[in-house]
Amino acid sequence: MRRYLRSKEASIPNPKNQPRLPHTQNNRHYQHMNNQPHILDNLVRLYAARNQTELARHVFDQIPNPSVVLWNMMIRAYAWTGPFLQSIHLYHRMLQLRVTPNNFTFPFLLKACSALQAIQLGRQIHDHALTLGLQADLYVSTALLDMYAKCGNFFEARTIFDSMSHRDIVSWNAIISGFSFHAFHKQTIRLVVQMQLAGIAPNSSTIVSLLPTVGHANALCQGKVIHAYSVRRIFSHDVVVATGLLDMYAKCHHLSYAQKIFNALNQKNEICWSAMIGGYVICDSMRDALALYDAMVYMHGLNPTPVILASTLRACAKLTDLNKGKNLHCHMIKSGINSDTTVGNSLISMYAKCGIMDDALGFLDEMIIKDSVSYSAIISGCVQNGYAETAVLIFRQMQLSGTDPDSATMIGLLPACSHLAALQHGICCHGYSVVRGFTANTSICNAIIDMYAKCGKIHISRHVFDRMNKRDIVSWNIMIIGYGIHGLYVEAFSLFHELLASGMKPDDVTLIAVLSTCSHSGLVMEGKYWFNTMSQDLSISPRMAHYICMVDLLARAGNLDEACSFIQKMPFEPDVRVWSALLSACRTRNNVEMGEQVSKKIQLLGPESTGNFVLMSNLYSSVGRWDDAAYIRNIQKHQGYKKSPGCSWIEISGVIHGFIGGDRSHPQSVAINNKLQELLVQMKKMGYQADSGFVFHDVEEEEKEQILLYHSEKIAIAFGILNTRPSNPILVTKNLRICVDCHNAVKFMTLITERKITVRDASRFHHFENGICNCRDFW
DNA sequence: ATAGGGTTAG
Repeated sequence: MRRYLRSKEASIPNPKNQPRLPHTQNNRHYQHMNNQPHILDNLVRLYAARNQTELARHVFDQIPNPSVVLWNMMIRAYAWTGPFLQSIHLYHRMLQLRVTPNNFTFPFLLKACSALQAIQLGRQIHDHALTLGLQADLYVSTALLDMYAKCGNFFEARTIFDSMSHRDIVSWNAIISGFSFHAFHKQTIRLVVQMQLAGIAPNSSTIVSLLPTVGHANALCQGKVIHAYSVRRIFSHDVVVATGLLDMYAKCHHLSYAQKIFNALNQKNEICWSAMIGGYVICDSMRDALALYDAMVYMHGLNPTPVILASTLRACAKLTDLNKGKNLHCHMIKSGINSDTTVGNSLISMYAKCGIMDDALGFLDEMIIKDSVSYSAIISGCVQNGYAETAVLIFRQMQLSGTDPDSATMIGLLPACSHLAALQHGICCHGYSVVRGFTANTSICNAIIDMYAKCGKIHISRHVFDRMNKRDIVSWNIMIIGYGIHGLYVEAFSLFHELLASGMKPDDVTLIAVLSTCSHSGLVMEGKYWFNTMSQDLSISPRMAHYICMVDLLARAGNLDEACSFIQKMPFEPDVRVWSALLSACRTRNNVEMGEQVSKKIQLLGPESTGNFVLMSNLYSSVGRWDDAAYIRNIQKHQGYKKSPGCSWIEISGVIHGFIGGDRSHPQSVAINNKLQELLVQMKKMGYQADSGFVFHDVEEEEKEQILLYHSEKIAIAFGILNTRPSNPILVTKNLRICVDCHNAVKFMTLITERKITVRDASRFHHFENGICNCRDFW
């Protein structure tokens, strides 16, 4: 596009020969040198040519009755450097002053329209050109078709193109770059072929506008053909063509070619550097990206541009290299680039990926211009770091600020709903996505499916899954995982077999989904079968995560010794998570000896998590070794591990009510207490006995009962009973795993209240009905 | 010619 304007610039008639408008009489100073171009005219020309648009404008404003040529010059300057809207303002002022635009004015105006993606305005300008009888002008019609194509109206662009009596290479390039701009790969290639059939050979502009689509479509072979053509036509030495080729190879993941082109370039400009650094990022070579950045800054003494900073920050984010990221932040501040929205967005994402949400949020506050990307970055950052509630709050801020959420915002927000089991919010996101047409996007549907599954509405998940137009492996994985966490192993396996039959290749996550389904449902045989055959039959080699699933499966099913020998036979060193899976089963099975051994292993490996201390101390309590339990809790305190409080929440008509253990802060606290005591009496009548294993001290039976009665999930359920209709099911979500006592108590509660009660804990759904949980006590 | 945010599991 820019090249095509450049060629036209050369053909602009010399202003000296242009007819001049008569000057106003009242400016003697200007009139004085009437015969020659005035010094002010020359100044405007000089500044405009140097892209010093504001200076040019300053001078221009002092000229009383500028000629069309000068108007054109100013309009072109803005259309080139922006602010684009200024071109349009000047055009309107020109009309007010009854200066008639000529055939050179329109291409510049239309270029501004393309940049602004303002098709309505483009149409008005089109009409104006028609009334001036310029429809046959080659430049004007080329500019018109270019504008329509860039704004996405290919029909109009095509109509103009077809109606042209004469087409030069610029017209061809215009329509080609329009299609290429919108990533219509096949149509673009077809046009290039037609162009050649029409006897016009593609020039370097054609190549340059062609290459981005080729890269985008990963069409390496075509790219090579174009490369060869560029060599034959000796375009390939051109920096612009070479950069395009470099970028194309990088997008096709052909790094070595990209590097060769980069190294062979004699004069590298900043765009080459950014293309190469960006190329490394595309190809997942983050270390190389950072090394090249350092070479550029510290060896070649170049200043990073916003584009380069954005790419390099992305590399830091992927590596979670906080030091380098902070270093870049310093660069931004020093070079005054910290008000650039794009760079700022990358910076937010970098801090979020490194887990420093405070800095990410702080920077968001400082940002002068926040766009949907800024909000999306922060929202997904919050969710990734476990602050789903903050994510929802930020989303409210985003709405108040008038920034329209886009599909990426939804992809960030939907997991927040999943995490919170906030069904009402989730439904809103779903509805909004449908209205905005996002549901054509596979990732959006995937996030929606996951949201319904995690909010307890697994049948709606399946409904969405069945109706989406294109499923990828993630869609299948999410659906299988969904069935798995609901304990619906029959559905999970039937879907898995459907997947195998469909010809789509399962990936490593699919197998994690299958294995964890097995462990949730106690399917030891099936789990072993898929674990043993996955590497041969599906050519997926098991990772640590798969081993964790297997240990979990064996140990939960009670085969503690087998789990132990399985760990010993692992081809790599087991990490803390493997041992934790075993420890947790030791606790469930009250196996103190093995628990102690495992606990020692964990202490050697470190760093540990609080959960393991709690497991071990509970294990001691369950067999009455209160002193040992207390000793473990002391170590935990000394080493600075805080027990994260058990927390449960429930959504009632779109509002989330959260409770921690022993919580008496809710406004309805008195009613909740009464309800709990009432339930306790009824439960005991039916044979309920408090499970002492989870109470740390050797206390009286009654006291135990009362401590256990105020576990957060019980409070949330009581609150749910009080605030929903008697026949309604209840869904409560808990941040940790449900404890044995609550699991037992909820069974009684379903009998007393004749309701379905669902508890989603950290690992799965427990659907309680008629005194039974569908997990069959595997968890 | 180059650039920002994004779905699953462990």
